[in-house]
Amino acid sequence: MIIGELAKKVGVNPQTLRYYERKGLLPEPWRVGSGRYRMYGSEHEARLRFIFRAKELGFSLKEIEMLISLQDAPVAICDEMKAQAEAKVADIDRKIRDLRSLRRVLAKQIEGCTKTGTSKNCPMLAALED
Amino acid sequence: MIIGELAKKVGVNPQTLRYYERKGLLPEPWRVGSGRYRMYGSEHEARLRFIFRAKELGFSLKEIEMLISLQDAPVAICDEMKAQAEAKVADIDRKIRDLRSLRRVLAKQIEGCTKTGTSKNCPMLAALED
DNA sequence: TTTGACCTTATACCTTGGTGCAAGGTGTAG
DNA sequence: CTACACCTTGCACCAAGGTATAAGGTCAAA
Repeated sequence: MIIGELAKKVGVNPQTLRYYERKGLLPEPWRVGSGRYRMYGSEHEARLRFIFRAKELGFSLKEIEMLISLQDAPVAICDEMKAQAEAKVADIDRKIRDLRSLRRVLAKQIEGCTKTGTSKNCPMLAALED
Repeated sequence: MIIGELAKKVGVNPQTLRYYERKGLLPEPWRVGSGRYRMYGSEHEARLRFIFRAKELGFSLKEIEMLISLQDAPVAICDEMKAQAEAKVADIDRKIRDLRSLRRVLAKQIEGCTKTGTSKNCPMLAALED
């Protein structure tokens, strides 16, 4: 796949792919046509989709790079990496918890829970409390 | 609470509070001391914490404003609002699903799943596929 | 009553994550 | 061989979400 094709396929600006490459998030693709045109494979597409989903989950590009690098860790994942992975899991667990309580409040709202209290006992704001 | 106190309590720059106020995310607080100093209450603190948690979940300030406004919807939540709330719930469900599969992969990595395949069958990248 | 810590507004600047444009190269169709 | 669509790099610009700085006001303690 040439850059425009891949970009179109995943619904994104070709510039963004070059940008991710500069940032080190997307590996340099082969070049074709006098070595000028970038040529992408399905592994690039997969990584690209991963990046977008992860972005929607609130991870920054830097964090996403780390998530990807954790993946590439060899057999015996080194202590440092393991600690990072564990931190990410804890992070993710909290996000899941928070999303669940947010979901609960919204769902209740939808099914007509009318007793919208004062801001003091407002369920939405209470939803994500520590 | 005066601005610096609240800012310190939630661990943030006072400027950020003023910024949120300008953006309409934080309601204008009472003024005190010749009507110049902002005076915050616990409802401001709660809203502020909500904003930060929601930000970590990947919602933009605009979306957060909407989440808050859904909260304030009166008794019979109007159709438009209801639709928005439902969309948010769907959105949240997808995020939860994605986070769970990401979590699964990381946890497996931590417990030493060594068979890191080629990028073609890379579990991390496959984790967030459609 | 002065000093120091903190407040006010206004305005400028910064970082992240892109997006657009210019000037030129490539490759296929007519 | 000319058009046209698309590629290349480099650089400028943009929006979101803050952060810093300047010039001045407030208040409590010494």
